[in-house]
Amino acid sequence: MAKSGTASTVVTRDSSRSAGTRTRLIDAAIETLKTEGFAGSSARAIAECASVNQGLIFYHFGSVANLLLAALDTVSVRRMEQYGAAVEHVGSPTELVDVATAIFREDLDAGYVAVLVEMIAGASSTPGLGPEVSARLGPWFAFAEQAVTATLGPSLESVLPPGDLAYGIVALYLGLEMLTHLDGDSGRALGLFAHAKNLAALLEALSPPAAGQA
Amino acid sequence: MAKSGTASTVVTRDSSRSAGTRTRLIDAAIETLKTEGFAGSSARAIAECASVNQGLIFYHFGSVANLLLAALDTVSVRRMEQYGAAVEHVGSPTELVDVATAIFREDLDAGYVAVLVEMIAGASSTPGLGPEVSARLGPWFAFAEQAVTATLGPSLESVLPPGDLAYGIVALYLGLEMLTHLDGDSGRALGLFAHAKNLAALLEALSPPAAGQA
DNA sequence: GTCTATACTTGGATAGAC
DNA sequence: GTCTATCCAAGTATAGAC
Repeated sequence: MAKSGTASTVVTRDSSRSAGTRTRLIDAAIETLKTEGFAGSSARAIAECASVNQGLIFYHFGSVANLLLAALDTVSVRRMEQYGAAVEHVGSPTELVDVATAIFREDLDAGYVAVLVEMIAGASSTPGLGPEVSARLGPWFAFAEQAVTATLGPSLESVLPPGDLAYGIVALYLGLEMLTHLDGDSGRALGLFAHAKNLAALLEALSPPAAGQA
Repeated sequence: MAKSGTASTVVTRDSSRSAGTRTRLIDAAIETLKTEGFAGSSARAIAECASVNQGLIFYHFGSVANLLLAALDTVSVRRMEQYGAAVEHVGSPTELVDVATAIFREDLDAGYVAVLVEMIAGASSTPGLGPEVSARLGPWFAFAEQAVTATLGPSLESVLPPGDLAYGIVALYLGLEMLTHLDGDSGRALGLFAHAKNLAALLEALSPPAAGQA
């Protein structure tokens, strides 16, 4: 079923000619957004990174902006899968901070949030891009809110609604990525996560395991 | 002393011909960064916004990047003056949050933080720009740290060093600006400030005016 | 359906007229 | 000190070969 003929080597790459061209371009777009930023992610730069002809971008995606959005989609999907799996086994605030820290490191290494940041910042320059990017941000908010709600419970809902807190967390996450990326020093941000864990521990110690929780 | 001849109207604009061309360009660069983003801030776009010839950018600043940095300098100086004045009369955490809220609104309207964000995000695309932008970020950290130290005192220094907290605050500020700017809704961010004030009030109520304070 | 070659536009930067 | 004209590189996009 896979491929007729001399198929014997890796099938994961691309089927015969170029079924993988789209994928290659998307991966290249992610890479370019990370390393060159939005302004540096031209059709030529992305195509060179993907080692394909520049014109293929317009054949496959119609415009550079569309390719960039496809790249953002891919990143979002990948991350949400990962996030969801990581948060499933979280019960306490300290555990949540631990997971958040691990995820932040991954995001930093892989440059996933960098892609998000560049797309948000770059949206100003391309008419119509803003709403598209905005729409793709939804899952990030939803995820953050879900994680917060699941961990903190309805205890502090009155003083800080989960939705608002989630908004702030996403904002902080984006900001930390920007600053970290700017001068290549992840120490400051990671230090902040460490302190957050201490505060979470404090919170746990103060608040009784009270309500309906087992 | 001001101007020889028929000087009678506004002198603030420019002296005679164009002593203000530099200034006009800088203001236009700020405007363009705000509305078109880094990627949209080309020499031609800026020059058109300033209503001057495009070549003048290279005469006065040598390159577009240099003009953009000059714009960032101007914004930083303007804001630090304002910030410093605003924080002088602040004693309590709730007051600090009030001042921060007011400043955030101003920054949003004027687009000052947008300039910062665009320059940080755009730095990836231009070799050598990163360190320059990074250097210009120093005052913002210093200011945030000073504000935090002055208000919160050495009480929670052990659990959250002011430097780290300041780093996080700047990051949050940048992130909130990005999100707000993206979908033009400042409500979410301002709501967060409102909650921050409640938390600050809570903090004041809990912690005794204790130590050496009058 | 996939890719290459090419047309056309915009951007950065400079030389020289005023 | 300012402006015009211009060069060249880089960008987007398409027409047409395979």
